[in-house]
This record gives sequence, C-alpha cells and structure tokens, in this order.
Amino acid sequence: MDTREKTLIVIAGPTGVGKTATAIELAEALGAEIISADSRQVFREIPIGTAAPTAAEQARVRHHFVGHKSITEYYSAAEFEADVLRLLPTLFATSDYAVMCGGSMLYVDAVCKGIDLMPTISPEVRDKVLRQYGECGIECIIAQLELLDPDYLRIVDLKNEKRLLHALEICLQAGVPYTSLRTGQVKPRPFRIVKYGLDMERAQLFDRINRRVDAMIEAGLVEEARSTYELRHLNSLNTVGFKEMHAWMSGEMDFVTARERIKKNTRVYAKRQLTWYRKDPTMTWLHPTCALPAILGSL
RNA sequence: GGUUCCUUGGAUGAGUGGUUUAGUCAACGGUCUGCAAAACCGUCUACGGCGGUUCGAUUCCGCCAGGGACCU
Repeated sequence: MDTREKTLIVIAGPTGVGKTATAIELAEALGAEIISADSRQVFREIPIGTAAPTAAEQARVRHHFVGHKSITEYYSAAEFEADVLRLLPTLFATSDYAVMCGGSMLYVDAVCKGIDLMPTISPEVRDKVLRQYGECGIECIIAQLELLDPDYLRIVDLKNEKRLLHALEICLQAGVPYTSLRTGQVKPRPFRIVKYGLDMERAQLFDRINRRVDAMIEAGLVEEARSTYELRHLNSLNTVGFKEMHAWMSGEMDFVTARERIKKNTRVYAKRQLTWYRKDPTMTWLHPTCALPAILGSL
C-alpha cells in the first residue's frame, strides 16, 4: 500500500491541557483511530493515576497502546516506535488519517523521527554494571567509559548517573562505543506527519492540573496505589501520583503532603513537556478550545 | 494611655557592622536518542520609611508607620 498520502496527526502538549478530548473529537470527525503516545497509560493496572482515556472515551474511538502492558513488563520508546510503525499500515488501510495523542516527548519523537538502533541489554550486562556501581560508585563507571567511549564523556552530563550507567551498558553489550551508535539521523517515514501542540495560559493549566489530581483521588487513586504498593520499586511505578502515594503509605509523608506533592510534580512535569515541545519548529501551537476547527481546516 | 516585642526576596524563615546575605517552599528557564510521568542542570541579592552614629549599616541609636503580646 502506498501510504505517502496518508497523514499522522500528532496532538502534543502538557499534561492536563486537554489532549485526550481534542484527539477524540478529531478522530471522530475524521473516522480515524487514536494512537496513545503515553509511557504510563500503556500500563493496565494504573488507569486512574495516569488519566488514561476512560472506557466511555475508548468506546467512542478505538485507542491503541492504552493498558496493553502490565506494570511488571518492560517497555520503551524504541519498542513503542516499532509497535506504532507495525500498526500504522493497518490504520491507513481504512482511513487517510491516524491521530497520535500523547505527552511522552520521547515516544512522540521516536515515532516521528526515529531512534537509533541500540542493542537490548542482557540481564548479565545489566547486573554487572549495577554491581560495579554498587561496589565502587559512579567513579568506576566513568573510568570505564573513559576507555570505552571517551567521546560520550565529553558531552554527557556527568551528574546524571542514569545516563552514564546506560552508556556503559550499551558499550559493553554492543562491543562498540555508544557514541558510534548515536547517529542522530532522522528516519524518513512513508507518510505525512503534522504536529499540533496544545497550550493555554499557565495559571489556567495549573488550575486544571490541581483539580484533576483531586478528581483522581476521588476516583480511587488511593486504591490504585494501594493495590500496587508491593510492586512500588518497579520503574513503571516511578510515576507521579504513585511515588507520592506510596511514600504516604510507607509513612514517609502525610496524606495532604503527598496530595500536594502530586500536584506540584505534575506541574513540573507539564513545564518539562513544554520545554521539550517548544524546541520543535514543526509544531503548530493552538489553544484547546479552538484546536479542532483549526486542525480540520488545515488538513 | 503604659510596658514590651516584631517588621527580611512570591511565601516561609535564619543571619551578619564591610569581598559571595543560609535554608525550605513556590515560581521561572534549560538538558534530553532504549526504564523519559524517568534522570539531571541553572535562575530569582530582599533587609518597612526618614534621620543619626560610623571610613562603612540590613545589622547600632532615634523618630514615624504597620503588626503582636501584656498591663491599666
């Protein structure tokens, strides 16, 4: 099938701005389906805390990649890229459009621009690196990178240990410098991509976020957090809303503090999303209240 | 009316006679190529007003303004 006349419409923007509602209306108007680009809504155990589209919303428009994984499973931007590229031909077979809606910046970029091919890290390599880190600290990791990939050391933030560990893992796994695998090239896609960013006045956005957190709690966030408490060490639960609730449950903070911390961390997250998306020159910015007609009119 | 205490950046709250005036919270800006709602970095110099002492005052003294406590 020739998909070059097909269009992937990306709806991006900070959390809480109203991406889900806009995407659903847009998809309904176009007879399209929705690809969720959200690194946490993929987990089926935590729909409330991740503000995943509800059953009613999903009944209106078919959603993909919402709740299709368990919190115990590994998932990544690279897997998401592959999954979406595999799915798109199917969507384009019945529609000229697909709507990708999501706040996970790296996931959106993975689909739109591609991610360089990296080896999957084996458990042996991962354990080895973590063990070395535990035994002799970050200095030990840096020392090895000095030998294996000095170029990366020059550009990486040396205080960001997560990146250093990851770089060493890849060097060891691949047998070549991590830097040599980072081409930075944008992969061409066999379909059109148009990007729209939703944004609104900061005070209004923060107000929406604050109220959404209260609504989540009323909707059962506490129960959701309680049912995942035993698994709280999982990366999938290193998520705004859960780390704070779990901290409350383990006695590290009181409930009100946890609730307000969730709001604060969500606001910070929204700002980080905006920082990322602002850099994207291909993004067209719209206010959510007028986004639908603007997008439909521009297609 | 009397006695006494207080007055610091968006909030809170330390502190000092003089090169860089804490901390916390909030806010703001940024980084980002395989866990990304993650991880990380940066920014915000204020001492209520007016005078005085002093080489120099946010820090000492006086007066004024605002606030608190106690007494009558």
